[in-house]
Amino acid sequence: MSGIKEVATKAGVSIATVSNVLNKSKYVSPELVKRVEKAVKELNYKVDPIASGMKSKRSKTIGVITQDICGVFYPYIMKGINSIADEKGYQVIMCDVDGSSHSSEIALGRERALFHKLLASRVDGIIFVSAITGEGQDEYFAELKKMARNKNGAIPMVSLERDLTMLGIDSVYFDSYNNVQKAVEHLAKCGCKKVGHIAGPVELQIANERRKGYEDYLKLHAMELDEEKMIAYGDYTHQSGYTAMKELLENVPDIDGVFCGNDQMAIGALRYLKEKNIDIPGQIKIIGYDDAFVSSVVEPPLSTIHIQKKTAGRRAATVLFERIEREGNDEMAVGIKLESRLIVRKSTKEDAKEDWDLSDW
Amino acid sequence: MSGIKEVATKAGVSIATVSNVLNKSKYVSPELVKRVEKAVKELNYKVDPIASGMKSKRSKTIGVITQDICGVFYPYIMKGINSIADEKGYQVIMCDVDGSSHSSEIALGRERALFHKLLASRVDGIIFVSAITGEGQDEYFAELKKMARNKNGAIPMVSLERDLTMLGIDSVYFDSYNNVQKAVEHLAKCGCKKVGHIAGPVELQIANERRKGYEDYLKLHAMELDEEKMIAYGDYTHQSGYTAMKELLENVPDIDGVFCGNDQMAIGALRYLKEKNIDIPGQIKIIGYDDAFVSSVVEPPLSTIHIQKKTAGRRAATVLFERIEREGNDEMAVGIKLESRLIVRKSTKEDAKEDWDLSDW
DNA sequence: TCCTTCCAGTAAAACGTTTTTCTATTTACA
DNA sequence: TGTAAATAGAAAAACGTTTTACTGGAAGGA
Repeated sequence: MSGIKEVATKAGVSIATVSNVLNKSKYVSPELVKRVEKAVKELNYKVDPIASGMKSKRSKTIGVITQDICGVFYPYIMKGINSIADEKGYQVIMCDVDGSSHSSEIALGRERALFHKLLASRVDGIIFVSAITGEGQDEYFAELKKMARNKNGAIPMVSLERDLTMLGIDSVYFDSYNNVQKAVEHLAKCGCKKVGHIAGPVELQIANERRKGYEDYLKLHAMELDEEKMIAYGDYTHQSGYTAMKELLENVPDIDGVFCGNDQMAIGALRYLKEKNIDIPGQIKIIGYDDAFVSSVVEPPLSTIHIQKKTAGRRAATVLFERIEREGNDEMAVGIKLESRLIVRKSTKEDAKEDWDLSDW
Repeated sequence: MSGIKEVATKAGVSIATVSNVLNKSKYVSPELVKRVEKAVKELNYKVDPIASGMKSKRSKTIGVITQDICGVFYPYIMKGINSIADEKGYQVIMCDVDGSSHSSEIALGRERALFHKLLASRVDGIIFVSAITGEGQDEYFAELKKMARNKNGAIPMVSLERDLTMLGIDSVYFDSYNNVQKAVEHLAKCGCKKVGHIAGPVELQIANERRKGYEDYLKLHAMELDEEKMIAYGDYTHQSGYTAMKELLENVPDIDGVFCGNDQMAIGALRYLKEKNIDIPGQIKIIGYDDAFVSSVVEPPLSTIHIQKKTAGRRAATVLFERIEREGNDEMAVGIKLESRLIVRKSTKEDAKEDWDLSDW
């Protein structure tokens, strides 16, 4: 493996000149540039990123912390991040909290641990999805804030899926509130009078945001709302959607629309209704949230809100690299709120068009 | 940020001793060990992995090349790899060929490029899924073989999903042939007389393996086989499964069982049959392959072959670390063939039990 | 013309570790 | 007891770059 020294010798210049040519860090005469480039090519020289990082303090590596890489969201997000990182010549280190298989305290611990692991491994920036709520949240947030805004040596970071601009952290997230409005409004426009909701776990911030959006819409439009009976809770699995739908139907026999907190629960709900031989969308209309891959293949295909997953990853990476390149932590945190789109399929509209293959809008 | 020097000073020892304590690379008296550990803790010292890698030539990082991180397989595989890497204190750099959105020549180029990128970034080992066939394959394989078996400085690597032991490359893969036998045998045992097959693209090695397994079973058991009419080809999407099922049914109106090359196509096939009001499993039984998440939520739930995705990732990582730690490239390549399991759901058996939530067997 | 400024290019320092080499004891054995 | 071997620990070299400090010659101004 040939090093910069061999290149310098072969080109008949000093190693500093080779470095300057490679990094364009100083003017070098065209003549020498040519000689260096020739030598580099002939020796098939590649800079050793480790040695390079040693002095320059840049590892050309970013870290990404996901909650569960097997979830419907994260693979797309990773793909988006990856594509930008690739363009920029950065490596992506992935870390997974594996939140769904742990209690929330453990998840908090793991999330923090991963953060510190990435910091210790000298990544140039971090994109993370934080699911932390309740108990340890405030303390953890204070810690994050310090890391992001530390005067000497802040680590560039971007929060995904959650707005943390109040902590001074760049954030790329979804306009949940508005998206929910779209979903519920769609049901209303389809003629639903009694719209129920299958909500996610109360410990999850996004679940609460969505439930709030649902309640607000109903209130604002003077639609019937009984928080006891018309909202059932699940845990984002299809099994829980099944049970929740059962509960809703027992509480409100004449329910005619359900907004589900995610597609998986919606699919569970669909299954229950089909077992009961209830006509969808005739008698009850169902809409989900996320536009997971499954949603288009179930029967009937599920109406939902399409979240721009890949785009979110790309935007987050873009924002991160901007901050890395600026090397400044003095600017205000930027917040990017992504719009989403209503996808109408047969679970709400009998004559919905068939295919919505928007690969990410 | 304090370095090893500060620790040494604080503990009143040389930096060599600190290094020896940290890496357990030499005997150090308990007395000094204690002093060093105390200093490390007080200064909250963390070794700089970059500086460390500089001298030791180990980056404590492995690379993983997937074909499409958004596929049904790879997130689980990544999770498996990650869990082992975590235990071992390694970082995982992920690279995605994004094969499904490119032609196969471009994919070959991308796959090679990623390999070289990882090599250039000095990873300690590589786990990869190669989809390369046809044209450039031989040349590429020769290159891989050279990298894996280079006398001075081989890079430890493991092939996932594909047996490349003949190239001297450790491999973790699935016993496709046998798995297919299980699937077709199940149909036969359920009473199917005319079993068709929806195959994947002929360019894909795994698709051919599965088709061959299907043909062999039928031949061996003297069942009817008309390669023209009873095999239809798709491209692993559910849309293609839909079309292929249509084709099969037109060619062989009295078909009573179909083995599909993957679950997605099976789901497309299900959809077509339901549209035609054909009773499943009464009139036609369908079985897929992969046990993707979707398979359990469609109607009827799909019988399939459960592939141990997470386990595959874990095994691959384990094998890789063994080779990394042995630092030898002289041993024979190890091949690990993973067994799979038949999952019987309602698409083949009316009274199948409901839940098969084996989180990875 | 002389002195200063500028600049391309080089030599050398620096980065923070690990590893090798060396030294001063201690241990072992005759 | 004396010499050789073993060993804990320290000093210093090394890793392959980037960056800083320096050099010598050209350019520019007076």
